[in-house]
Amino acid sequence: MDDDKVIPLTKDIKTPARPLTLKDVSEASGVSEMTVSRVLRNRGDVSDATREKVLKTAKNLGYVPNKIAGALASNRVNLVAVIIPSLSNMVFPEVLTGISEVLDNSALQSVVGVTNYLPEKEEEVLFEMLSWRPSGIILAGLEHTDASLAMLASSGIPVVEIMDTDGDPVDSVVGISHRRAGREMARQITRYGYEQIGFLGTKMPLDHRARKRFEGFTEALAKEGIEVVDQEFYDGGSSLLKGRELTERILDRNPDLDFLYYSNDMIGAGGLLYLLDQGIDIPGQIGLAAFNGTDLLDGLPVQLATMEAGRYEIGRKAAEIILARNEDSPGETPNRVELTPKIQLGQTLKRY
Amino acid sequence: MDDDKVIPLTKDIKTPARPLTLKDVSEASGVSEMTVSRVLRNRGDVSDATREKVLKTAKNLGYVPNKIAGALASNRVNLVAVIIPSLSNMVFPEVLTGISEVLDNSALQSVVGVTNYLPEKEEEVLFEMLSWRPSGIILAGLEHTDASLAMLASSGIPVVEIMDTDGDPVDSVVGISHRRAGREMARQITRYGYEQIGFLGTKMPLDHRARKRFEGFTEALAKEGIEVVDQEFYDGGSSLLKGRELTERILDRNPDLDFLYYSNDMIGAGGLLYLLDQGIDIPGQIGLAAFNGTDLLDGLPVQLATMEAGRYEIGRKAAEIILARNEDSPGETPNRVELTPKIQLGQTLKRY
DNA sequence: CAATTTTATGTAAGCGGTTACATTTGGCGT
DNA sequence: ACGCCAAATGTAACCGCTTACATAAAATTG
Repeated sequence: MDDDKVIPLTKDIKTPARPLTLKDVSEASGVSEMTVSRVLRNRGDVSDATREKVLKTAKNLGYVPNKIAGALASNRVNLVAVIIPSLSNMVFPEVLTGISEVLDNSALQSVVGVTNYLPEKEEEVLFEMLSWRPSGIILAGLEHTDASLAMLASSGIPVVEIMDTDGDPVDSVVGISHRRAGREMARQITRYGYEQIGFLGTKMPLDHRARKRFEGFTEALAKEGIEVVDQEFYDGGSSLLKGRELTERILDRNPDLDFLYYSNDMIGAGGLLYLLDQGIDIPGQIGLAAFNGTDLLDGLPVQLATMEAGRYEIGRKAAEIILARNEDSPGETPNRVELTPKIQLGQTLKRY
Repeated sequence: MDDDKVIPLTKDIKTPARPLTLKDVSEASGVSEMTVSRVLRNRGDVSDATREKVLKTAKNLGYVPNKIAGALASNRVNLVAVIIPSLSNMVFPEVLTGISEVLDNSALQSVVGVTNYLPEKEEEVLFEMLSWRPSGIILAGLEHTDASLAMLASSGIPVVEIMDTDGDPVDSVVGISHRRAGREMARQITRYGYEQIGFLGTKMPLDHRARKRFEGFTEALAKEGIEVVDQEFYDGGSSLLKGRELTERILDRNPDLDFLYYSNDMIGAGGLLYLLDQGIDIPGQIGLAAFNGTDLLDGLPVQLATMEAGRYEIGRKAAEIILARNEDSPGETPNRVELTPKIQLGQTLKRY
């Protein structure tokens, strides 16, 4: 029954019943497995002659190393686990892009897990990821289940929590202060004399960063003796349409609102388009602001005020920390990188 | 020098120098490693008493199984490699979402690789992925390097090529015919009497699907004796702003154009907003159509004609095939699933 | 209640690489 | 030409888990 170990050396193997191993390459090239291993990893001294010979036969055979085995033996896994709440919100793909760019010039590679904003799902995904013993973990937010926190703390793996710096990281953190972003925007709004302010955003028990922005926002308004008049929440993904609907609804209830603060650009843009359709004077009658600084806004008829969250940079910095921690002689790495969100006043806030 | 094997059983282990193994759990719970393994995998007969005991100690210790070792021993990896060109184009995150949804109810998990539309990069990513011996591979497009094709063919792993059905798959394919989508749109355009047609899209040597749509488009126009008057190409990501710029440019050159066909919704929407700003009558003076059916379009002031590419469904179907192929007794699975793109005429095409 | 089956648990080998060390070969100074 | 060190290659153990099989204990049967 036992398939014998003879492997045809011709190139026209159609479906090798058994994937090739180091041994196959070793036998086919007449050197030991160790030497093949050295060649394939570019480690240790190998003569040019054998190196080439081995490389050639490996290529001819179509050998693909088994990283599973390699990782087990070497106790090294070139994977970085990235755990984010969603792929539908363009913010996260952008962060991923930043991460990939940095890792692309290294031996590390990112693996993405999505939590749908659910802490329990995050816990699951994290457990799954940890069981692959990655070289680093990047995950969104500072809020995690106790079990997740315990796993992170005891994993012995470099952890970077991203997006949000309002709180204490398990290990290190890269992001912006959303509280501060909210306060900042509130300051601009009061500065221009708006007083009847409405807020539109996601249901916030799920979205801690939106919540923190809101908190900072109301807090800074309160200092000026202003309160948010009304608010509109939604769940599910953000879309222009949703922005339109929310805006219509809040204005139906409160026609006197003179400012609308949106928790992200997509619904903000929807609101903007709605108001333009209605022929409402922006910012004369109603001022608008949102959050993120996506390039979606660049194409709108009117430049929406927003706050650039630097998500691309966040990804880069996070990846750089993981990389640094994986160096042979890891120097000191920052355990807190707080970027400064840049406000873009656009044309929907300033009044003259 | 040798660290002894005693593991403190208290919960307050801060940083276990060495990650826990099956053996640690085995010793702490007084049963063999095998029994622990059985409990943790829910396989084989284990008495309720020992099961609970093992689960409790595993939890107390904070044991996280090592999938690397498990995968090597069992020759099973619960990972599905997904290889896509980009994360910036919302199409792909949507496909990913479809895939994740299906896999979420299974033991399989997706791992994403990004190629930036570069065949060589795809080859690299594929090699990397294959070296983890995944249970399936889902990758975008039918065009790959010879080396990639060879790897796919000889991997012995289920492969699903997605998005595009115009060509022959290595193994199986799920998608739409972009040629047909282009033809279909051309038919609608000629039907409403447009004659001076411009095309705006990505540089197409990279983007085969855009190219195929364009080919189908011109081919169907040709049948009516119509030629595309002018075209505008760009590279880099799509954005509203880019759509505006391209539109302005093509109309500067050809003020007489009466129809613009965009290769995706984002630039189409940008074009639409630009034309509205210019006070141009749509579709009276110029008709518009794009491609994808993203919900971005739902919030625009005017409903842009487009073609729903069913990318979400593509993800689901692809994942289902991989799942089916990984069943214990894999039945027949389709090796070609061609979805029908649904045209959405909107308000920018039909003229009365 | 001995014989047999079923359930529960344990033992040994090995998955495909890499680490650590041993051995062989070759280069070079004197 | 001898000895010595570096370069080139090989050997053996083991990474942490699972497969396959063996054994022990409990349940079933006539």
